[in-house]
Amino acid sequence: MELSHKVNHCKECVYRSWAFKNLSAEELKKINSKKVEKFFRKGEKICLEGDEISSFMYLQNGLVKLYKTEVNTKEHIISIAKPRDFIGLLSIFSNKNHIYSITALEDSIVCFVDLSVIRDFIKTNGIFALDFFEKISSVSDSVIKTRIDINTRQLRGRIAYILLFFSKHIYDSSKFNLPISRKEVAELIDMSTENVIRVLSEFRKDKLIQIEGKNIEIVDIKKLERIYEFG
Amino acid sequence: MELSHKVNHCKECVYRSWAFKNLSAEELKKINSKKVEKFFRKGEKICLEGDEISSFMYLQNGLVKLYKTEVNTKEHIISIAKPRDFIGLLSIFSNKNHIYSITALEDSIVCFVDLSVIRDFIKTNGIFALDFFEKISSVSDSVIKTRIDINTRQLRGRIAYILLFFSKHIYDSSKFNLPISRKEVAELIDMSTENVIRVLSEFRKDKLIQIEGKNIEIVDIKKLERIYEFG
DNA sequence: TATCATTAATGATATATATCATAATATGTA
DNA sequence: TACATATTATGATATATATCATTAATGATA
Repeated sequence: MELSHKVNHCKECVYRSWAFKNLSAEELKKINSKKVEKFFRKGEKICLEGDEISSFMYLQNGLVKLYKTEVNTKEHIISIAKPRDFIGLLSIFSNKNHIYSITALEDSIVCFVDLSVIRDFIKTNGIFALDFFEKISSVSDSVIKTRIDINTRQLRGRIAYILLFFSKHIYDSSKFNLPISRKEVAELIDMSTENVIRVLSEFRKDKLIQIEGKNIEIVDIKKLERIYEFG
Repeated sequence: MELSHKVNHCKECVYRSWAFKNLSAEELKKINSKKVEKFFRKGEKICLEGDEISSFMYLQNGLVKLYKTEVNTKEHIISIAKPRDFIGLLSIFSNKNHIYSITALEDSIVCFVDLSVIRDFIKTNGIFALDFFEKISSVSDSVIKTRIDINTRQLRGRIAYILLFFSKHIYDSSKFNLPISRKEVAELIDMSTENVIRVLSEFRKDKLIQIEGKNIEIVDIKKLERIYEFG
């Protein structure tokens, strides 16, 4: 599967109607000329904290993590983005440089659209501007909501949240392959790796989930939701 | 000081150049006709979770808190907004109803601009759209950054953060009147009220700060910054 | 002013979570 | 394949934080 840097036409992209629905044929043509579609293997870095922001990044396929490296080289994951998400968050409007790093958790395809083109469209196409703001806003809003969801809960509630998150929001299935390690789960919910593993084992013993390595199946979703709600 | 519902002209507002600099005289006139400037006493509610979003809210003067009420009536503070902040965050583009409540921490003046006017300007004035988005983005971005700052630290680091936050970002002085109760500090940093009080006492004993009720003076900012950095 | 309610303060204790240690398992790689 | 490395797993212990209890101080109000 050699997709690196292959450029597809937005006009034919299945997601066009979602991300760029209010653009004319002319404008789509312009995007195509200022766009790169890059393929990233699982584990590959898409951008680094400090890099200059030059493109608007849109996840077409796959799964990525946004994270920050702390002073002690520890990593803190801010969010997991799924297809159709704008993965640069709002920094692209308020910063010159990326304040987060992004890495592919699964093989992913990212569209890089020259930021100047987006700015141009915002200036010249009001309908697009409004639509675009709505979409990008909801992504940022959900990051804030998620952080609150996680931080107002304790360990068991946080693990329940993560399981429900991947099951409902990412894979839409009670059975899924956890795309991140236990250590990364810990980095996402501000807990120690050992405790993440411990609680997962607890949930297994309590027959809420089945675990086989990274393969997880939610068996008792009602109980899991109760733990998420009330701890 | 009876300022309730008094409408001033944006044209003459000291903050115009910051918030609405790229609007024509014509457009400013339009804003004035679709705007209410409301005065809120300390403690008064500005909007409630669930309320329909009909205006874009801009804090002209004072200090407010954005918070969410949890299932158990416990409140969780998301952020403290200061003059010039857009206090509705991005929800205004991605939600029909407020997902947070807002209350005045000090006597405050809030400008309510009809959301339809803002939408109109975004559609028709591209320069305004871009400028507006930069500003609103940076407010949302800083909320995300703050949540991470707080949650990756433990108790002492979080209290240090709060003290530095009010000193540097809100009052620009080493001496200030803490505008929120210890309980509210706890709600802001996800800690128990008792521990907030305890750590403040510790800091006092260690001669990092002086406390007299709500009056706080940072005496040893270097040490406080070290605690913020390394715990 | 007296009364009540809220906030602040501190100690004792319980609980949650992190850290340390060790082992088993899985994964990448020469 | 075999080795090195990272991940998963579990127990024991240390530490951080919450909860409970009590008192003092402050603020609001009739």
